[in-house]
Amino acid sequence: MGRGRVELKRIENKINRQVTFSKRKTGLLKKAKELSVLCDAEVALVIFSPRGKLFTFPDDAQSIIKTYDRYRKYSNQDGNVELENQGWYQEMSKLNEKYEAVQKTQRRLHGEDLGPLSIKELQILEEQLEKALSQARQRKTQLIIDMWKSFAKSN
Amino acid sequence: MGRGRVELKRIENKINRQVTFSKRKTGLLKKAKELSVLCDAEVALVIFSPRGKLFTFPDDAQSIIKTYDRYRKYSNQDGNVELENQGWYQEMSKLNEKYEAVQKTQRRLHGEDLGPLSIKELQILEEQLEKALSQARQRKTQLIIDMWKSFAKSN
DNA sequence: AACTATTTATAAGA
DNA sequence: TTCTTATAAATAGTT
Repeated sequence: MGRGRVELKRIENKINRQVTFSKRKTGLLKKAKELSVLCDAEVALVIFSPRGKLFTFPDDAQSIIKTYDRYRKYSNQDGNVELENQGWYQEMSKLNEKYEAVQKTQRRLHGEDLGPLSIKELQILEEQLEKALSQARQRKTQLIIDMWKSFAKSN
Repeated sequence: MGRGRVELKRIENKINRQVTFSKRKTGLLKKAKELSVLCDAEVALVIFSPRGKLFTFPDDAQSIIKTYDRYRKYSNQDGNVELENQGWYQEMSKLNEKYEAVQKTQRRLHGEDLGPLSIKELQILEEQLEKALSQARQRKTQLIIDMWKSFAKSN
């Protein structure tokens, strides 16, 4: 709705992104309100801007908390006590698996637990580390150059 | 948007109300997604239909919980802190936080997202990477030596 | 579930 | 930021 179609991906231009955020945020909050009033639905909408500012519908925290509470309990309310927590439990164990996998990778990026790795795997790790190192150094150099530039400018 | 204005109050006709709910729910979810993608915002939308059916954006519980957590932290300078400290919910959000923290560190060990780091932090990262690299190389060398030894022995 | 006349939202411009 | 306006998108009423 505007003078041109818009594709569904992050708007690169920062100013445009902010302006669009502001407009669409207003629209979204309005529509959330309309849905809840017109259709007698329970709606909770929480928006954090990229800068971390908070907007909600409804405005009062009590309502938001109430709706999220209902959300949290939703999967636990079709009778069977055994099955109740399953949705949460499954998600939790998936998350746990992911967490452990990431930790494992991380230990290797710290040079720990290398025992089980083959030569080829070590080779790959080495390349990753070299790449990361080079990127960290580049970034550091860039920061130092920037510092010098702003130093030179202010003198 | 339609063949007639609509005033902001509960639609009395039950069928109309249901149809409108269904249409507008879809629209609202779509717009929530658009806002989050286009503007890089964090959005959580929870809708209960009048009959108690649940719809959310995003549809994974983890994201909803994360945003709700952030909401609580953001607005909890005041009173109602002890509303829901039980069970899966609490554990899951703790785990979620740990997971994200680890992921963040990991990205840096891969040389990504270095933008926010100071020179000093980059220095520390560099040292970590150098140490890990040296360990990976040592281990690889060791493996190669071992290979040679067993080769020599069997000949 | 489709259609379409309208209203509404909003992208771009001022 | 706020307003204006051309146009895209959503949707109310209808089939």
